[in-house]
Amino acid sequence: MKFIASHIKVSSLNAKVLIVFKWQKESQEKVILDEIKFLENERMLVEYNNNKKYEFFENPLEIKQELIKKSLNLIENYLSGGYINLYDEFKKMNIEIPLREKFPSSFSYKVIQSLLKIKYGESTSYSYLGDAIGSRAYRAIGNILRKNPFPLIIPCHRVLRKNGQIGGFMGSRKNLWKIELKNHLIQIEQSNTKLKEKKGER
DNA sequence: AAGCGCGGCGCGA
DNA sequence: TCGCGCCGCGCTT
Repeated sequence: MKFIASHIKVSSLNAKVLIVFKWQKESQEKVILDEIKFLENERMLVEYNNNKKYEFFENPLEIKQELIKKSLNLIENYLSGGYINLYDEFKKMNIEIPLREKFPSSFSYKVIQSLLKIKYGESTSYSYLGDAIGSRAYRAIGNILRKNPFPLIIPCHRVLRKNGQIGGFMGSRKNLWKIELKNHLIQIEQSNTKLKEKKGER
């Protein structure tokens, strides 16, 4: 198994994004997304990568390099305000998002399946997701989402608390920059959605 | 057994 | 109207 990682800077947020792909050595086409990870700064990125021992673009085949570039661009565009449905785009590019592997229990799988139905610009709540799968284990749902290895792609940021509070993001309720990031994503999507509606009215 | 990105309730500022 | 503590909830570690 080979890992390829790259990172982009989110200028408006002063954060780093680490994106990790992998593939079978002999496999020609199939590229698997392994994780997307937001780091607060350069130091955190280096530290994280040292632990994981990812290889940065070591001899990528041509086609995969293209794929990687393209997906980095997509994420960059999305983060800087593009109206982009990342899940669909990744699917189109034939990048596998290994949901079963990352969410092995039937509960966790159901949770993210119903979360994936929440579209760009929409929001939901932990309790709504629970209702959708017939569970009142609202805390358990947060428990699943906090370990989401694919933020942005699996849209955790669209899940708010039922009372309107923003709730947690990327594993934390208290970490300010994570909460700000969640807020930022919500703002981007909302303003884009409004823009789209305006255009549609004409 | 402990710990949760929650929700609902009740309380006291 | 908050913020907090408490309990119930059910899943993960």
